[in-house]
Amino acid sequence: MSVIKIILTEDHQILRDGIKALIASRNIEIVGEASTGIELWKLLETEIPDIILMDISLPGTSGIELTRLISERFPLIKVLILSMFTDESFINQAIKAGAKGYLHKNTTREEMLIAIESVYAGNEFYSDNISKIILNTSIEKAKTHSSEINNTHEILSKREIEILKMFAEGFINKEIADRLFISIRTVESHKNHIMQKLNLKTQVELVKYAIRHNLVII
Amino acid sequence: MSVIKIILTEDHQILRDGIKALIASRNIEIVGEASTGIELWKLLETEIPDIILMDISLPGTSGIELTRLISERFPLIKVLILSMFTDESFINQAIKAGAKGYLHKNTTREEMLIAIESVYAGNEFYSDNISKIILNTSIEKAKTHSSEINNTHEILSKREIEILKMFAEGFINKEIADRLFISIRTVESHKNHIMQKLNLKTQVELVKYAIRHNLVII
DNA sequence: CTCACCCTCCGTGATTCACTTAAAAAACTA
DNA sequence: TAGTTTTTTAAGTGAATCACGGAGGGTGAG
Repeated sequence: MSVIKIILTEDHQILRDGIKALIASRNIEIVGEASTGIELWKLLETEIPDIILMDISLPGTSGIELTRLISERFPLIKVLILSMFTDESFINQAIKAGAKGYLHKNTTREEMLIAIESVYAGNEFYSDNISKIILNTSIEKAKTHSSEINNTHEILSKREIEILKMFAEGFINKEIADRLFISIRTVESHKNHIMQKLNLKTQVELVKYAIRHNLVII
Repeated sequence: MSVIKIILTEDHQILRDGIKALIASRNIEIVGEASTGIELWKLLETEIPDIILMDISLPGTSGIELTRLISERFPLIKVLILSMFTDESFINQAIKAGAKGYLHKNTTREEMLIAIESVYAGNEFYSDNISKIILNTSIEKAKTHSSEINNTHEILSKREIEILKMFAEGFINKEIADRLFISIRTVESHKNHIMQKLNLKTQVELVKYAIRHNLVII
């Protein structure tokens, strides 16, 4: 039985320490820790782990984006997502990005160890409650239809992100229009397009989306 | 040297497990765990700890509100806040509510142990970065001028909180009106009153306010 | 060149905002 | 108990925004 090498990617020190203390055992070794995507990327220059335990909400590049990058450049590394959220969209995005498992932060030590081992063995792992959420959409569909990707920076144009940011910062349409030297109607159009693309129905969801994707600070 | 008895209040199992693993030692004993205020309250019927390690963002009653309740009914119990946020308002609210210390979740094992011991010894503990934030407002001011409180539940009425919650969850006025069996105009009135009371100018700020005060989950 | 996408703008009817007034019910206070 | 304040309910009005549609020019890929 060989040792499973893991890198933790999580921006909260205390959670990192906690997880380390939890999963450290004879057959698991934490070979590195990162609090941002950049740190992780540097680590990967010198150390190739079996598994990356990845927080989904990182400052800067999101955990999902990182997962996508890792799947491309290090296809042998298994990414296990650790998330506060159980939104279907997050889970689907994670799967599409190439994650091999998805754990809610409400998980237990036991479940986490099982997840690590089954992912290491080449399987996928989704905890019970996550599986239920996935059932609606079907994993296969999410996997194959990865053409219709759902990542902000890939589906929204620069202008759209710019306007979404300003909106979520609290500017009203008129202010956005004035600052960008465009018509209010254009601002409205952009917002409409954004909501169509992201399949959002209210401005409230729009604000939350921007917050979740670190476009603005709460 | 007697054993310090601690109750953990944190809704994420994994963080609870992690913290347990981190601080467990000869002179610290975790005598209970709670994931919500209600659980904590039940625990306190049978077990009085020296310190409560309290997550600020709990589902239901917030950690700050809980701190206030504990300070009133169990003035000997020391509350040590554990938070994701470093907003001045959060810290001030926590201090006003009677917290004896405030740790960011980015803290280390060592700092947490120091915090626990100094709080246990009757001192207050604020980590370096937190102290800097407090300096602007001055701790004393925050303590004494608790007349001009800035707590949601004290300045907003029940109905207003109810409507703010629904709004921030994404319901549009019509839906709120239907669900509460009142007129749309009434919903508008409530929202206006809320914004006047809180001195907010846009719905975006309203949503953010609700998120900050744990009225809704992001 | 064609096609897809981006950025820009407008029409229109429904909805919401922002500000004001108001009245009944409930809660608090003297 | 009587009087005051707060809460909850509602509406009027003009401005702004939403939601849905259409449309023209620009740019880049194939």
